[in-house]
Amino acid sequence: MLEERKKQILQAIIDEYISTAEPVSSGALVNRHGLNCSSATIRNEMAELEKAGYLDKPHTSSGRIPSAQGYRFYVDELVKEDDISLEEIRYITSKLETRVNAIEDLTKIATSTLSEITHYTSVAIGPQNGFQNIEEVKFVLLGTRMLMAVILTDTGIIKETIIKFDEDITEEQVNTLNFIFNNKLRGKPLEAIDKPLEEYIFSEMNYSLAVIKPVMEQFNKVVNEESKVYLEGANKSFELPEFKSLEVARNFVNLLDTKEMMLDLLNTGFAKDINVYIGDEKENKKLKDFSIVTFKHRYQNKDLGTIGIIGPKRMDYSKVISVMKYISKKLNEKESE
Amino acid sequence: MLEERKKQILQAIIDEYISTAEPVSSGALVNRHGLNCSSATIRNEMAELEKAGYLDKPHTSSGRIPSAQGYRFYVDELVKEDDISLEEIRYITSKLETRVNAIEDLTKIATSTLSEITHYTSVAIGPQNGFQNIEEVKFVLLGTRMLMAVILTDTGIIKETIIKFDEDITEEQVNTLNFIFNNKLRGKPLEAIDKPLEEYIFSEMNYSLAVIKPVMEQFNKVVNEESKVYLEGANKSFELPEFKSLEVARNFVNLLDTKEMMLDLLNTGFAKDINVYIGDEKENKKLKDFSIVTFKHRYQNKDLGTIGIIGPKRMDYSKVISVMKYISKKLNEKESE
DNA sequence: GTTTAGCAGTCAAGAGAAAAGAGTGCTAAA
DNA sequence: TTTAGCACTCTTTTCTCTTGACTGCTAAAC
Repeated sequence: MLEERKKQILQAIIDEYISTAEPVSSGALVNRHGLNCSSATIRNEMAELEKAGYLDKPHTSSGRIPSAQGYRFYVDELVKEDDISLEEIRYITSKLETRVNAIEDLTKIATSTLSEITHYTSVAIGPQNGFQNIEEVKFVLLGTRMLMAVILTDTGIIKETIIKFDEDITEEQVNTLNFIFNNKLRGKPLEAIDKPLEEYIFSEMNYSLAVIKPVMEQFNKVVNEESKVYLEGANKSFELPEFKSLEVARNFVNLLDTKEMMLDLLNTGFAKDINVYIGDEKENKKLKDFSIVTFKHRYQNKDLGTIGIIGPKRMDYSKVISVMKYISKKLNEKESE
Repeated sequence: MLEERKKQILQAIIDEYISTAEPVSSGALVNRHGLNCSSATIRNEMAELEKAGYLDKPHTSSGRIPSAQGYRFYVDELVKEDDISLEEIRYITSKLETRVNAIEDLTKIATSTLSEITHYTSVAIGPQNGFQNIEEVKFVLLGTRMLMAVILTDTGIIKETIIKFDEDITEEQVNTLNFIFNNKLRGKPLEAIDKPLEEYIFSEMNYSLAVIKPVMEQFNKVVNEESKVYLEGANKSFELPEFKSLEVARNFVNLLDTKEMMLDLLNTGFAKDINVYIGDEKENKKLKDFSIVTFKHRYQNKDLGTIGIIGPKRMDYSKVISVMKYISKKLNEKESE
């Protein structure tokens, strides 16, 4: 465990580095943070903090920058979790009070608000299919050869899809579809459509394979479809000094542009309310210079997706975590509409 | 008008610059392009082409690069419109043969194929609402207090939206909504919902303002909603040498990240099949280093949106235009499903 | 009249060298 | 345990010099 003064100094160094992006010198620390000692004392402490692995030095005669371990300690022990102003609280509240019809719109609003307040790039994905149960299925005839299938789940997420046919569909067939699908699927998880069920439905409707086959195909497609990725404020990151490096900028664009990577980053590890991954803690080389902070959008204990920030390793963790905590709480409290 | 040899030289210079991204010298031209004269002759011609405004020189003793006017001449007069291989034709054909249910999926497939073949970043937007007519409107009850409204237009685009209510909705009310909306809106343009119509509907359903008001509100929202922007291969651009400049990279991300800008760029000027905007011809400073090439996704003379490429000013116009022509033709020919 | 060889002139880019500046680490004294 | 002081280190900036790639021009050749 670190002594109190070491903690103070480590905190001051990281705070300073977060705001300046420059290696922090002993002199600067004494000047700008009210530490009651001389720069020489700081230097001694810094040397010890470096030996213990909390700090790094780009070269012999430069100031210190936080190491991965330093950031980790900062996030776990030193972060302020109420670094949010009254004005920001008001802004967030007003944004989240917007009346939405589709639940995904609320995720989008939360994501863009998060980016606006933190000035970092934010991302979101919808809930994973595996955790949703089917509440109702409805088939609607559009024209004569087209059906829309609507699936309502217990999270409030509504999935719809179009199915086209080579022959006309009768109202009676639509009714049968509605009856069978609701009977068999209500209350089941979204991924419930397995082989036995498929065979049952086939046998029930065997009078018209031309109808049931496209339906099953499209249904399977919707159920297995991966979630959408929402992105907000990608350009904000390009104002950061670290983006002067071509490699950093390229890795960033690469990350954001690869959907599978984004899904992977946002979909793992939710031991805590707020999850922080510093640098390549996630075993992804492209993340070397970035950190990711995520939380689950929950409402009445139901999972409505994941919202996160992707920013530089030296991101303002206190601000990000405070704002996320607040947004998360507000989303969870939001009254049903 | 330019003499034949000047044209040849200009073409050679631009081709060379497109592939190397380096200023082109008189010597390089003689070596790599079979021109039957010495470098001194080329130098004389180059000097004249520069005087006429087709070429620029970064500094006194450097090779030449094309000017905006040079690119314009190249695109208008020198471009090869069949710069596409058999293999590419096969690949495009197989991609576009994918059976899709929602028409937007076809736009997405075309957009990603375009990016794959050209190795540039491609973008697409859906059709503007103003050009679509309503073919059918359908309200579907989901649960007891939620409706889904489905609007089918004559382009085959299907728009759906959720409407939530504070009180239960009866089947009878749904029927009335279906009857009134279809009666009044069938065949009308999507933007047909004006004040008189709104008042008519209100009076027809005045027995329950709590029902009709949310419906009208949401309907208006859908109809006035701006189109989605699809993006493919943003990271491909970051491999280009011009992206070593921070300013270029930043402008690019800024463009892509600003939806209004993208809509604006893709939504104007369709005098020709394929439209080319070189640099800031579109009066947008951020476009200074980029060119945009677009075409309308048309099917049976109906507008299904716009697809485009955004790349460096020195993009391979011949390839891009050839591939676009082919994709455009294939999309238009695609048989109805 | 057009083309070409030849050469002087220009400029960018790269390689050192030198100087300036920012910080550290260590020592010895407080 | 803290601090002043100073030597030392390493980056950054600035200059200068050199190299090399081109051009433009002139005068001769075709």
